[in-house]
Amino acid sequence: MTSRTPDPARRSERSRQAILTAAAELVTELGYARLTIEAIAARAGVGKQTIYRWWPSKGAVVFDALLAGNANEAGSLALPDTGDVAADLRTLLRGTADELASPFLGSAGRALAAEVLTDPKLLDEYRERLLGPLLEVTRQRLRAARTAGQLAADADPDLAVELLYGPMYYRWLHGLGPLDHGYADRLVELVLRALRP
Amino acid sequence: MTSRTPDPARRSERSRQAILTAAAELVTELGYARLTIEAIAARAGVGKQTIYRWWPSKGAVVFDALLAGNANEAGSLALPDTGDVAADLRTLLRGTADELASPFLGSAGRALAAEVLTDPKLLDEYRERLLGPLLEVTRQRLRAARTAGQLAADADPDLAVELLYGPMYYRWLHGLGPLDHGYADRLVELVLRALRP
Amino acid sequence: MTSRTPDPARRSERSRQAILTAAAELVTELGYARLTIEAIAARAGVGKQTIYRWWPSKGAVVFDALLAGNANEAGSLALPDTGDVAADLRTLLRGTADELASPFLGSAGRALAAEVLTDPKLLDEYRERLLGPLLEVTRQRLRAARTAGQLAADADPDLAVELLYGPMYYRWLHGLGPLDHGYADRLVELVLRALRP
Amino acid sequence: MTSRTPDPARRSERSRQAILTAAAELVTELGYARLTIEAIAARAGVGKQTIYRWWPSKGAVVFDALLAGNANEAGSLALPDTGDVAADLRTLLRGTADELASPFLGSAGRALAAEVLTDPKLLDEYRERLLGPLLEVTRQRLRAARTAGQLAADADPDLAVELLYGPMYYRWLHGLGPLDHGYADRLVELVLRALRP
DNA sequence: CCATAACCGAGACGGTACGTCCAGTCTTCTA
DNA sequence: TAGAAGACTGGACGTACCGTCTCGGTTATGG
Repeated sequence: MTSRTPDPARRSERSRQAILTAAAELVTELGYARLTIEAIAARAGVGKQTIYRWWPSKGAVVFDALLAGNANEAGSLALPDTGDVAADLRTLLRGTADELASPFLGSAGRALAAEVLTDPKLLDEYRERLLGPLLEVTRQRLRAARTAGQLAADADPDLAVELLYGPMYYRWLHGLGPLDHGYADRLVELVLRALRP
Repeated sequence: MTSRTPDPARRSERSRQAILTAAAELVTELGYARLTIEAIAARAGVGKQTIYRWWPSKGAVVFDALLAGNANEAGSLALPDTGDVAADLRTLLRGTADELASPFLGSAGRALAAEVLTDPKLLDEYRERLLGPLLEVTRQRLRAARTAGQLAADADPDLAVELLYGPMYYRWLHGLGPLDHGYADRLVELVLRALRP
Repeated sequence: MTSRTPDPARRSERSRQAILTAAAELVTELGYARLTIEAIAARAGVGKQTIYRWWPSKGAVVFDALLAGNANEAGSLALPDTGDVAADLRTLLRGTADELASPFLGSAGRALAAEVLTDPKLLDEYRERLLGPLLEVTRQRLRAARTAGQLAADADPDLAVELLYGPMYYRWLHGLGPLDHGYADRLVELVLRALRP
Repeated sequence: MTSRTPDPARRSERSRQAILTAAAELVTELGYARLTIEAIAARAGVGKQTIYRWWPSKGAVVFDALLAGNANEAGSLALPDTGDVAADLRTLLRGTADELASPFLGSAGRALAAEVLTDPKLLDEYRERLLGPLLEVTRQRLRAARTAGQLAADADPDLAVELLYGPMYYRWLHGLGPLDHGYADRLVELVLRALRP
């Protein structure tokens, strides 16, 4: 018997685009939970099999759809480096807060976060394609600051990025309070106090 | 019109127990996603209506089932106060790390976390019955430390608890690294550095 | 506009044979209902289009496959004419009974009969290529007997052949009883009683 | 585990009726081959599962629908017995010819015949509920004629009924000629010639 | 101390979506 | 340029559960 896995070279780009577009539209219209593969296929004018052929799950489709909407995927995300690590981190966390507070990530993002937590494969992909690069550039910025003597010589970049993003994420997921610029600034101040020499 | 809300006085305790037990068993056997109300009813020897009568959703049943398994619910959770805030927080976070690292919370807990993120009602209940009390006693301990001069006078307890739990939660959810006692200790050290006068 | 009807001269004989062989094998392995065009194409090592190009339906392929297995198609089928019409008809009906009772025609034949009943085009083809010739040679034999004075002068050959084959077919299709030589003999006796002068 | 077979006492008569009605309508509108279970369910305003719960196949539904349309099922079918066996059989076969020639049985009937040939369970049911009773009353009439000395003492009722119905059925299925009263009369004449003392 | 109203187990019901299968068409690559 | 390979749209399949709705039966008061 020949292979059961499809040949990517013959893949229809038109269908791929239509599916991602339909998924993005529907997830904002209906929310993630009410989204169905059948609806995506219908909206995209595509047979269901074409979705099942190329994606393993609803979550994977939506994930790809959100990625396609962002250009974040590649190395395009660059952190500012003005030399003032406090200012740069404030800029970073203010942006993050704005994203999390936006109605879009507030709904679809939550649901997708939930999906990612549930499906190990999605989690892997998320770590590799989104979270990983983000954490890495953040670590780079912190290492630069350490080299510049702005942070303690023994500051652990792995721990530091968790200290930076974790509290905000915690607040966001649990709805513990507002995510505004003031919050971001106070968080940066505390974190730097922990990391400084 | 007849009453829409059932009479709790007539509720069958036997059925309630059977349902929670069945739910707890099945969520560990199948995982949260593959768990169904029908299966719970069948395993519990109970009509589906009896579940729908007393719980609004699958998530609510599982949530109650997990709560019933813990005794944490009431004020039973008391933080140590040896006078040494660093030691006490280490104890606290080491315990949290152990819980999160346990295989039980590692599977069902993740799924339930995901569910909680999705369902606002569940999130409310979670905040009120589990998260809230935990954060409150933690804040109390920090306030005591502040009063004792071990923390800065302007340390914000709300931010402080997020700084404490957020990074660990972040690491746990995203699978960024091991959750051991060493990690807990290093985290406490950093956080205290941020909060100290 | 390109041609709608393919050019038979360029037809691949190798493919045609492979398709008929695969169809014959699969119909005995799976039965007619579970047989699919895709399976035939796969087994024959042929593109689906090659089947659709040359046959209008699954039934037509199987029909051709069964014909290819028999040599009956041409005028090769000749009835015995020993001068004894009773003996000749017994020979004829005994053979028919044997064929119908054989496990092969008992399964595939039933299914193909069903298909033929459903599809007018197939029925036409069946009448023209199989049933028609068979009935015609039978009528010829009966006419010869009539000429020889063994049958009534006004015996209608069309009705006569139905009287001959109809009861056996009826019994076969409905599974009303065994199809053995004794049955064939008794049937011939009755029919001749009806047709004799 | 409890039984997987549903409880007929709880069956919804309203749904049963709606399904049979919808099936009867659709089979005449679309023909048997284009009929789908989904369409029946939709037309009947019924869940698909309700059909699958009570019938094993599309054929079984249509079969029941046709039966429900006829009152033939019970012993209601009584053959005439005027004492003149020839006249009675002419009446019988003329009626049969009319039925077979009617446009309704000419389309749905053919398809259902095909289905019955394919599905052994349907064939059993057909034999038991329709064909069997019909053949039995016919045999009874023939036995009465035999007792009255109108048929040969050794005439076999089983063979006789096949001789009577078989040829007409054969002509009908294969489209070999018209099914009119003249044909019925000539057939009866031949058959009686075969069966008379 | 029964009547009656509720909860209860059971499971059929109308629905929705699932993931699979195959029909028949279209496209691409190879011989 | 016919054919193999197989991806495509489309649609029905049969299954799984959803949440609602009877249906007896079994409590457990309240008139």
